[in-house]
Amino acid sequence: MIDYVTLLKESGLKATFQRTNILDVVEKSGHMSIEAIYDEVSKIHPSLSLATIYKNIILMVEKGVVVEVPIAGKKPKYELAKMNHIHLVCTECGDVEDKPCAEDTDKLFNELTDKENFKLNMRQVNLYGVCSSCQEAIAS
Amino acid sequence: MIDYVTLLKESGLKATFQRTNILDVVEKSGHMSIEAIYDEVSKIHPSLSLATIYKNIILMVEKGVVVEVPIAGKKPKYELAKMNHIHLVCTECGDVEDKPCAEDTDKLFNELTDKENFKLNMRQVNLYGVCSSCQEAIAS
DNA sequence: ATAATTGCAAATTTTTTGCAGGTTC
DNA sequence: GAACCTGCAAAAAATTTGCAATTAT
Repeated sequence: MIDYVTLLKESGLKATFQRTNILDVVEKSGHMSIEAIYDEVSKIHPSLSLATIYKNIILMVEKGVVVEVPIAGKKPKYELAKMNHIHLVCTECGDVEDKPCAEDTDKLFNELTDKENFKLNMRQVNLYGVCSSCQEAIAS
Repeated sequence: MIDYVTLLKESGLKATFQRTNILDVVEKSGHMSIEAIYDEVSKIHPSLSLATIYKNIILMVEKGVVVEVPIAGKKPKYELAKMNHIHLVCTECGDVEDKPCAEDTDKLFNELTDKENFKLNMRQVNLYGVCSSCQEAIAS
């Protein structure tokens, strides 16, 4: 398990029970909406306030600990900051899966933005479709 | 100018003044938020209701006439349905610019999803950074 | 003529804020 | 002990809904 206490402190945030637990459930699930985080952390900490989730997600996104993953037609989800990757978004079950980003793609993006004189800071790739298990479920 | 009346009718929607004007301003600007569309169309049609924008955007997204462009940390914007392309999102001024999507990138995405047995329907690539004019503005 | 669409107002949902009490460092 | 953080409740913002009047086909 990642050391969230250290991660938070290095980011200039106090390591509260709420924060380490948010990071923990997000890490386990991969990608979660605000509501889902609230529901999950509430199980361990029933007095949790939704406002606390909002405040902390906003803070942790600012500090770069967490990244917002915007999704067409849905509420955004949040993930831990990690290496460049691609999101496979299933439009049936709503699940998001990470795939490593091919180096070639990265290079193309860099070339493109260099040519435009655009200072590239972050890339987000969402591929929308139907995951294999939902395809099976639909077929049957 | 594109024939929005035909486009709407082919999509099974009545060609109202509100709808053709929404499509018109979105096409001109490229990418607009709900509020921006409302502000812009209101200039030509002051009695316009915000609820009408919501209802129509939802409908036109369903019909595939318009596409939602989700953007990290912002409200989503909307664009006319068009060929695969990449979004350069300026985090300073909020502007979104389209760039043609390299065929190579497309091929990589297809290979990746084929391997996963993921039925790919739509791709969205957002590259976040600072556009050249904002870089200049910051430098000076 | 019919069915769809609009605009309004109200309802609902989502997000933000202020602040008193509690926690971390 | 000081600064930061939480949870609550209230406020604000964003979105959705129901419905009577209007409009497109």
